Amino acid sequence: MSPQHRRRRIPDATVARLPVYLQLLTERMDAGVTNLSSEDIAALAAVNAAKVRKDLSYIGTYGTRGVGYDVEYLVYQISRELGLDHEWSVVIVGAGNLGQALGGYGGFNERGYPVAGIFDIDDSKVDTVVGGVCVQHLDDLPRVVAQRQVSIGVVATPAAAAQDAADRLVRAGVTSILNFASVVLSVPHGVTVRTVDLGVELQILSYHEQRRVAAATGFRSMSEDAPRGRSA
Amino acid sequence: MSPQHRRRRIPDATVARLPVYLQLLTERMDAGVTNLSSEDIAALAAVNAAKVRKDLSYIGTYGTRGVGYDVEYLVYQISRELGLDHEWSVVIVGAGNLGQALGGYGGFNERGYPVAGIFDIDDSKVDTVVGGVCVQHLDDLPRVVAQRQVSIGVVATPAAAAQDAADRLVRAGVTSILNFASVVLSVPHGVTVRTVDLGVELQILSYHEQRRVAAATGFRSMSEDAPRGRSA
DNA sequence: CGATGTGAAGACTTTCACAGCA
DNA sequence: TGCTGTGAAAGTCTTCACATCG
Repeated sequence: MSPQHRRRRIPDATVARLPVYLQLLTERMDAGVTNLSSEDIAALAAVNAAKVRKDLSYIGTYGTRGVGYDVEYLVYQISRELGLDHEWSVVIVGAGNLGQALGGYGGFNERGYPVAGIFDIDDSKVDTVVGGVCVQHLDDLPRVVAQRQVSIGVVATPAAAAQDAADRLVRAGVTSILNFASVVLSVPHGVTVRTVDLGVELQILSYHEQRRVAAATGFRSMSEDAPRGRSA
Repeated sequence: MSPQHRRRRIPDATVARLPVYLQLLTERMDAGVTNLSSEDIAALAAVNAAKVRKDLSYIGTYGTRGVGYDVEYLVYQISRELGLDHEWSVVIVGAGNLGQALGGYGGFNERGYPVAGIFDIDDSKVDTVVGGVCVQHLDDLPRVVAQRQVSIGVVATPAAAAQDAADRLVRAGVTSILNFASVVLSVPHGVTVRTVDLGVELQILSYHEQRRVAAATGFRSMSEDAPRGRSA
């Protein structure tokens, strides 16, 4: 239980999977399961067991040979590694369709990311209430970020306004941005951006669909190229 | 302009970037730009120029040495490769918070993915109107999928209902699923799933934040491990 | 000359396979 | 005995560097 680890750098690919493991481990824990092997976890996550072991080995040696992993302890360790041992306030920029949905959604608070504020540049949106939070003017962003020690910002503006939103977030002191706009944000080195773009996801899917159609329509020439799904 | 290509398998990593290139090329095209070099594209996409060239080389040799790429032609070729030369109807399962936001959002139609139907298992939601589309009962899913030739389904249900939603989609004939629930969906081989999970994204960001804090609080021992953002 | 297209090198990720420990 | 933890092999992705061509 000592907070004395923080070892080697964890590979990006592993960091992206830890939340998935955490999710499913928590779910099994709540169902009363106390121990799981890497095989078990692998089956639940639809990945290879060796990958699970490698991933977990990056955060420490928390398994028991011949037995498996203690679910509760593993949940604790992964949580700590992901920085979930305390809350991270977030600010949302953009109170349109998406901003409202995100604010009203409740998923932020549930997961330990309280919404410190929702901001918009449009005065007609200011002072409306979204998800129990009052929309503030974008000019108030720096104050709130500083006062509430916010380090994560969510960009939920139209594409055209996203770069400005990001610039303001960075200037205010935010160092991680979750971007929902269809734009490649340019930010200084040291700021982390993750973009979630509905259009990109759909286009990746339609690429696969189109291949299936092409294959079915009779593009003989390639032997075994059935588009593999990412889950089994 | 001949539809006679469909060559070698394109790497997943490249497929994931093509939509980003397409987006920014379209944007420049609309701004009147007719030609761009791989350097230019790389700068706009915040990636390496060699990567842009490699990526584009997978879909064909559409550049001109000493000059660059004709933006309009490239837009056309990428679109074709992604299967955007025709529309792909989608169905949305789940008419709750998220389903409503997605349905009302308009992004689907705009991008060539018309919403063929929104479905929910809850009778109280059936017949309400979301984004101009009337919510139907989940039992009507197979009929609509068949009639409208839907191959892409969106899962916008609570986590607990997501696997059932996916099963129904697959049974109805859908072969690509965009999953917004925090669950690893299990689907048959041949079905593509992409999961977009707010919680996962936030946790990846807080991992990076937590490292920054750890570094600042004085975890000397590692030399150069400033968390690199994904954009410049 | 200048920018593409691409082999080859390098980096990262996944998987194998097995030593080693509970 | 059974499952973890991990070197080493295999596979994938990125980057370099340059021959090639408009």
